[in-house]
Amino acid sequence: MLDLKILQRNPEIVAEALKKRNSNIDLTAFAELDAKRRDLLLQVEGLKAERNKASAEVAALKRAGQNADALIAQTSAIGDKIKALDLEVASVQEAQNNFMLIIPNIPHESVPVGKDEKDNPEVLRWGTPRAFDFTPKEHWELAGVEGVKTPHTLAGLDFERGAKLTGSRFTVYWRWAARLERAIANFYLDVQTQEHGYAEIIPPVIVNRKSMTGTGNLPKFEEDLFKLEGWDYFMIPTAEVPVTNLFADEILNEADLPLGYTAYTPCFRSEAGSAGKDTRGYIRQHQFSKVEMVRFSHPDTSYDELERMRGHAENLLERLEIPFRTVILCTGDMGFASAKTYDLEVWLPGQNTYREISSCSNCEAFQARRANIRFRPDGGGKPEFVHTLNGSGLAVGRTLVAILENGQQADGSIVLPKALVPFMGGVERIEKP
RNA sequence: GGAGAGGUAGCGAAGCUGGCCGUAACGCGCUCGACUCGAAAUCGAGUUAGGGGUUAAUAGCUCCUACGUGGGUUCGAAUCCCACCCUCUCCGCCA
Repeated sequence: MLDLKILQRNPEIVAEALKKRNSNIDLTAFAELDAKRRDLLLQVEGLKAERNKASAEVAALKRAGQNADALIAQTSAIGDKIKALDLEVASVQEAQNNFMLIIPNIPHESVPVGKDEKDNPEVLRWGTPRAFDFTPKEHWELAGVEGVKTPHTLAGLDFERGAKLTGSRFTVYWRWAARLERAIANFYLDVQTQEHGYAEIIPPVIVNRKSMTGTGNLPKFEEDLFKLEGWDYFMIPTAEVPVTNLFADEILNEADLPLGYTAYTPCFRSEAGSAGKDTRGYIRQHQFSKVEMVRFSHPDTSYDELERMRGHAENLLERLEIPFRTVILCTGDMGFASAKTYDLEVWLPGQNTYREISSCSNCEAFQARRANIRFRPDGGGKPEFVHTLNGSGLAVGRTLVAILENGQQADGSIVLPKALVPFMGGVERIEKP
């Protein structure tokens, strides 16, 4: 949510930001609502002041043992007017609030203006894609379980039985794949907690509407979420939601900032509107797991924090020796709550392309304002909103895919990154069963 | 799921026979000052947030709102009534 003040005083800044994001939200309706709200407040607050004064006089009379019937009769009509006006204020305020909840964040000045992902500038390219003396396979050819159809695969990712148990875009991991997933998660968590300074959290993976609204997933993107029938609860699409909301309605100490938390959780996305995209393999699933980083920062240093967090994500891929590149999302491609986002994309030789594996964003005070997350400045003073940042550190399933495609050998086996071997109980290579 | 108790400031807690009690008693904590070589103890002062009006102002002044949430009764609600949420204790069930 944006600051009400900026919408009131500098709507042109907001309009400019909306234009850069290709949004068609019209701000004139907001200005009208705000004018109406202020007018109503002026009326109702005046009446309330009048009523408070009269009630105090009644109290004074009664305490003095005098009769107050005349004054009471005179005041009784005010109450009805106040009640009617209060209802009107509430309805205007709700409309205004709903409006504010669907306005996206203002992109930071360093974010390039662009239309879609084709306009995302590359800021880093790390590693050299391996030269293959055979045609590299895609991960589902390497690891898929397809029963009698392809008996020579490594039989790790079982898309057919996932579909049987639940539906499309759900997967069963078998044996080495299950262990590799766990190893990747442990590797990430160990580095994040022991070297990058994050505190590990296990949050609920089901959250309420308030938490979803705090991070900006609601009210606008309800169709992207899985909702529990009979409850106003939702499956989290990312650990960003529960972890960012940890300090909702709380006041932190400035001296404690920045705070960093990491959480390994399953993530659930309905993938509404992505029918037909990435239908093959493990790239786009309804359920996947991810190690997430969330940082709470002082407003003055949040862009340093963003660079730091991006560095943490990049460091993980470097240690796994997987080639990747980092791009800045242009204004047309950014997420709703973000002011600036870096995407990390891993090289997938089977697909001959870079694919997103991490997204690191500074949301500035956008989420903090919604969730009411503040800090008290050193030496006292008024609480201010923190800046919240979140980033994947990293997506575990897509890491597994990258390891498969980058580590594949001519005989179909997979050589694992050295950094993971200790987490795999010394196993260095996945062989055919 | 059943029975009971409770939700008031950073924390604890009073108020709950409706009216100088919400910039909230009292205690703790915190900030500043005094005392001290310094500290402790002691003494003094300060210490919720949001919104509206006025304004160049995030300065003053002023008004409104908030006692878990939402409604109701009343001239007036922390206080009375209803619904819901959450916490704790006991019972039941359970990994």
